[in-house]
Amino acid sequence: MSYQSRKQKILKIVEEQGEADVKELALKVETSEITIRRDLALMATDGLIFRTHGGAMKLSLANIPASFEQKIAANIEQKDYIARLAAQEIQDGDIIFMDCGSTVSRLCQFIKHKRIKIITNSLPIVYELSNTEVSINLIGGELDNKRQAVHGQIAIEHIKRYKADKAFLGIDGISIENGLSAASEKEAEITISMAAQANQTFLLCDSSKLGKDKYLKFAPLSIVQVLVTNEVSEQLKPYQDLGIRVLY
Amino acid sequence: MSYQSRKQKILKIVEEQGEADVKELALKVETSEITIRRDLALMATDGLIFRTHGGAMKLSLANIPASFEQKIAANIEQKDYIARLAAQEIQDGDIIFMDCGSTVSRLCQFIKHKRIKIITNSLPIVYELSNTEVSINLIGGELDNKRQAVHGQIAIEHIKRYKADKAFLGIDGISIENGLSAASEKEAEITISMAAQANQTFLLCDSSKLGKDKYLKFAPLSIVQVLVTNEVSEQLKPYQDLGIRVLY
DNA sequence: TTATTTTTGATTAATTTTGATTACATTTGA
DNA sequence: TCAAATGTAATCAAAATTAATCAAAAATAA
Repeated sequence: MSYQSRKQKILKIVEEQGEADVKELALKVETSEITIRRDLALMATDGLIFRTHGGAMKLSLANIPASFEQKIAANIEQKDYIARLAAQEIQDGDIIFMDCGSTVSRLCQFIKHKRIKIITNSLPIVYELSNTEVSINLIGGELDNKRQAVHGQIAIEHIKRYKADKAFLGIDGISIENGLSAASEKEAEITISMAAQANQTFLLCDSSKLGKDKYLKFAPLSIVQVLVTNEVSEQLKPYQDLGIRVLY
Repeated sequence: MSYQSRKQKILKIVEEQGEADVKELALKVETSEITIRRDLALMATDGLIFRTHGGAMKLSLANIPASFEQKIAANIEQKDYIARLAAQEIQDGDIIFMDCGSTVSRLCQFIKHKRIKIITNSLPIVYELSNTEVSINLIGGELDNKRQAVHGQIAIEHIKRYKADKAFLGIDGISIENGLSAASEKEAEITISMAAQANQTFLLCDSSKLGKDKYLKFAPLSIVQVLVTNEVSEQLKPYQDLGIRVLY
């Protein structure tokens, strides 16, 4: 039997049952386990199924909570390192903006006991900080389920009504040549608005994003005063030469 | 069984019950407690659940202060009865306001699958309805920790920008003589604004509040079109005589 | 046909997952 | 507050799964 026809059978079984393990598939498709494994590996790289340890799952099932799963898990130590550095810059009495970046949300754990006011569009941050010392101003507007954050015109107008001491913002890409870039227009708008309304803008940016450009180039480096990152590197020199304070 | 499928099961149990302990999960998922612990740890860092000592909680419930929880828990059957009646008045395509009343929040369970837009100042409602069919517009402003809701001038202005088909509002007291009354000025403002911007105002009001006056008398009965309650009573007659539709 | 490539399956080594045990931490209740 | 009870983290060994390697079988091409 060819790979193509096995693929059909496997796909059918996985779609119907939601999940299946290698043994079971080997039996039903009448081939060896090793062949099933090879098939599953191919199908997974083609994005047809989600490969689990011991079998496979229907994509939709495996990713159900992806919408509200925060992409926090990746590089957690780096993010915490950056967040800790940034937290040291926050003093009691500060009014700060925080956007919905995953690194930014790691800040919460370090600022729970500070007497500050936070203006944010991120629901996870609100969860994390409600019933703490921190006072929260929630940015209103349309809720984006995938990002668990508020975006859009109304949100922008909300931000423009406030002036803050500091803004702590995430970014998808940053480079000397092209400045700041983002994967989504919505997030870019929020970033620009918050930066414009803050006296000091902190960019929280792990080393994987340095020198990278993303889909939308949306702002010059000049809107940033402080770059917080996790790597001592020659790469940082040009940012310092531009007058940006770099923390690492 | 793979982590992914256990994750699904655990998530389902925790979402349904609000919380679950390790023993219980181990039994239901048919694995050892230590495996459940490991799963819970992963799920917690992914932001899927809130890890407690001994088990896990639904994220949304984790941070809600006890006072609010108690309010929700009180007279739950009556509130659900009223909420079910009110839900029948909501059609696909509706744009509705919901305030932060405890009876109003019971509406969520009945409207998850409706294709509607909800404008609300209540965080528990947002938690409950995020990742459902419902589209959410969050009212911005200062977060009141005790009520888990947004209030104040900015919130009022946010409300005034929208026009909705229906408003579903809670109330602390209502009487023929004095109209609507509330225990707090902040909530009264929100009630008035939402009622003013909606074509039809539904008051969700269990029988314990009928004929009672509270601290602040803030609006006449004329802002209400429909009164939803749980008791057939002679008390309701005068409201009907005033042209208010009464559901029970 | 014969040579060559591709696919498959068996074997073994490496990895991942799991559960048991112990020591440590937290909560509970006197 | 302290001590018992309960829950957790850490460590390790066993079990299950997978990756890697290679040879046999099947398909393809010359």
